[in-house]
Amino acid sequence: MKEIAKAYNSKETEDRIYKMWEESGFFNPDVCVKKGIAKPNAESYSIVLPPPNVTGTLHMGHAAMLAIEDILIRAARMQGKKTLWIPGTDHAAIATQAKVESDLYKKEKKTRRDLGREEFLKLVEAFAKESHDTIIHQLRKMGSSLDWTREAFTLDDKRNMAVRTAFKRMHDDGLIYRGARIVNWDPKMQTTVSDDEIEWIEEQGKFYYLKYGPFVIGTSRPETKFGDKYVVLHPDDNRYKQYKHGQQLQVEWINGPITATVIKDTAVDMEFGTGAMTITPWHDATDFDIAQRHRLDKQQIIDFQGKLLPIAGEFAGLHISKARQLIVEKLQNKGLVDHIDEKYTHRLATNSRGGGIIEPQIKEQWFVAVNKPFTLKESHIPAIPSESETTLKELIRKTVESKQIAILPERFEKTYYHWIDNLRDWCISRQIWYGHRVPVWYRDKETYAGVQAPEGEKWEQDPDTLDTWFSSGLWTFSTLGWPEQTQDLKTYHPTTVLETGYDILFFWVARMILMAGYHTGNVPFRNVYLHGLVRDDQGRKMSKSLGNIINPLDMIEKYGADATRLSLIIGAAPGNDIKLSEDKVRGYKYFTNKIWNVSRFILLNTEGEVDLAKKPQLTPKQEQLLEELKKLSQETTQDIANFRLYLAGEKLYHYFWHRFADVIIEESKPAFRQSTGEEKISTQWLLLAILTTLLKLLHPFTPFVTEEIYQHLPILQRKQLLMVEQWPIL
RNA sequence: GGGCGGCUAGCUCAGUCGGUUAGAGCGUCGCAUUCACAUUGCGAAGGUCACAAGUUCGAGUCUUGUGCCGCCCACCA
Repeated sequence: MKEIAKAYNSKETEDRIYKMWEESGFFNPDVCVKKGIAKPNAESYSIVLPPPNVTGTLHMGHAAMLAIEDILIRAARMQGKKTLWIPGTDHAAIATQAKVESDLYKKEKKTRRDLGREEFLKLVEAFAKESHDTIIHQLRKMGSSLDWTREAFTLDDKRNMAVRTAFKRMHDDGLIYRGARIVNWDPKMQTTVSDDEIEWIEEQGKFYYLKYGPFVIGTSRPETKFGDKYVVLHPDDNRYKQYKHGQQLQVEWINGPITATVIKDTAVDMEFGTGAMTITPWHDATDFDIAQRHRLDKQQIIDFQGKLLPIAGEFAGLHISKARQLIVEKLQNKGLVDHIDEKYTHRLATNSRGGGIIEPQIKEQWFVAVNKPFTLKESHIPAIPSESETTLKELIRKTVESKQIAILPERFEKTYYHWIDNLRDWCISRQIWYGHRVPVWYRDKETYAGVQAPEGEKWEQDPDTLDTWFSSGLWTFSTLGWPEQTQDLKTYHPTTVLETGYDILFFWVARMILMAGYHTGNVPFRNVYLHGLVRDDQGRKMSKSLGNIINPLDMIEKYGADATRLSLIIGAAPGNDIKLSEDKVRGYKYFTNKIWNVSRFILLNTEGEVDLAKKPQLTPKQEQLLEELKKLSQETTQDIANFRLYLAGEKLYHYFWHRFADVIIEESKPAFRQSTGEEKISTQWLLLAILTTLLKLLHPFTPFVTEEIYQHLPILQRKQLLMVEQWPIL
């Protein structure tokens, strides 16, 4: 027999085992069918990997995601299902561009405009390529049994075809339109961002009460007030009942007298401030809505660089960050400041993708209409029959309401509905360079939207690119070949599970439901498994500034991938944040070593090759142990099927260590010492039978150590790889 | 302002949608041990399940209220 090391050495083992798996081809379900691992008509089981952003390296959250998905995939594969897990990466348009721009500025003090679109894109692509390679390396290190032959990128040619096709179809249905609406403008990155990409920051500031004719109006932003010629009051506010809607009056304002118009609208909160406000429709979403309702004039005050326009008179050209104090001084000199509330907390909108402070602007952009009726031609969603009229908003709501998709944990369904209720039209165009170019061409007054550029001269393509979530929304089916009706699409879509962090429920999960609903008339997945954030042992977010980041590769290096996986599974119920410490990972390393040494003990006490199919005469006690194992096996199967991985993992851990090792093995020792024929043979058989079953059950959780041991098992039934062994059916 | 979640052993969390003396891991304490593993074994201490009321034969589990802690959303300018 081959010499077996005293302790499990993950470093020596893991890369070798992964290579073996990869070379076997069994990550690819087509190979599994060809080699008889899965029957051609077997049930399919598919997961599309949430594509990591090519902005850097993988963190512990990714590691948790990979551990969960790989467990589901490996169990399904061993259960004989046609099992597919598709790898891929996300170009992450704005995040990647922001990273490269920032590096470029740090290194060479240059901006993207200094390089020009083409040169800059080359730089981004080089960065993305490097980042991609790092990520792929990390995916392998975790033991992920991904089908590399089907790898995709959200910005590759096939996905670009899917994006342009999707855009055109929605455009032709009137669900994508171009309109001048108020958008979130980031003056720093010079682009719009969607509502969901905004991060609100609390800021201590002042609140100014200004005299506006007979009114006192409140504002936190005096620098936007130049063009304010409407004063808005609540129709039920008795304090102002002598003023009628539409009434005009002359008021003295920042740069001289203006004509003010009274507007009555219920959007005003009577309790707040003085109950009177002036509006700036060009630079505030609420004000914009009021202006739309009453068809009021809108005037731009701040340019796209964040500087005041000529309307500001003497302040024109001044950056808004410097203007406020000067304007307040002027108002004070003119006696227009009633009083100032010195302590006021207001919320500042910032671009969460590494950009600056958002300045709302009215701009022509492309939008997805979420409330516009359309006819869903072919539907597999019972709540919305084929040929019936619906809206995207209704589509994504009813899909979940009618239980076509199960969200785990269930409570996130409420969060999901709440988000839908607040959903506005989705701004999908961005003024950045890295991403899918909007597939629309212009010539004079003509506009052409299509999959390919139009025939003829002088057509200019829209310079904007699409929100990264537009292409991610198509991910479950674009990775399977859509818009072509491929065999993969028929076999693996809808996918079985979508597993991701709860923090991107809106960004991504909801948009996939929207896109799949519209384009395929079906759900993108049957189940949503939401994992929590991985935090440090004190429950803090891991961040560079806190210096508390645990790097998955470091953990794998020190304790092995199996231990790292277990530490992210056990004690981590879906939807709950995971507190992780190095001690926890170390604890599970001890467990992998325990598996190793139990196996080593059994191997050292077994002679020759045992035929597990030939069950010797067992004592009643031994039969009882087999019953116990059967129960564990059934529970594990059930727990995995119901996504209770934390329970399955814990039960297996407990059984293996404290039942199998501490009790069953210990009690078997006399049998080996006395070496009387029959008892020894039955004990040998029993221990090997239990071990073989446990290795199979544990394999999805700790694939490396179990595979390595399996390769040494002296049993007749051993096929090539544990990875494709049959799941215990007892 | 609206919504969601958490509060169970010193720490981290389970408790599979009501059922016998409430569990695990880590930690603590004591004992053992060159026999697969010190990355070990055996044993012990430790909880009025946040609080209050209710439903029930029976509540950590269901209902209502309260208190902290956390998260998400929102058009108080």
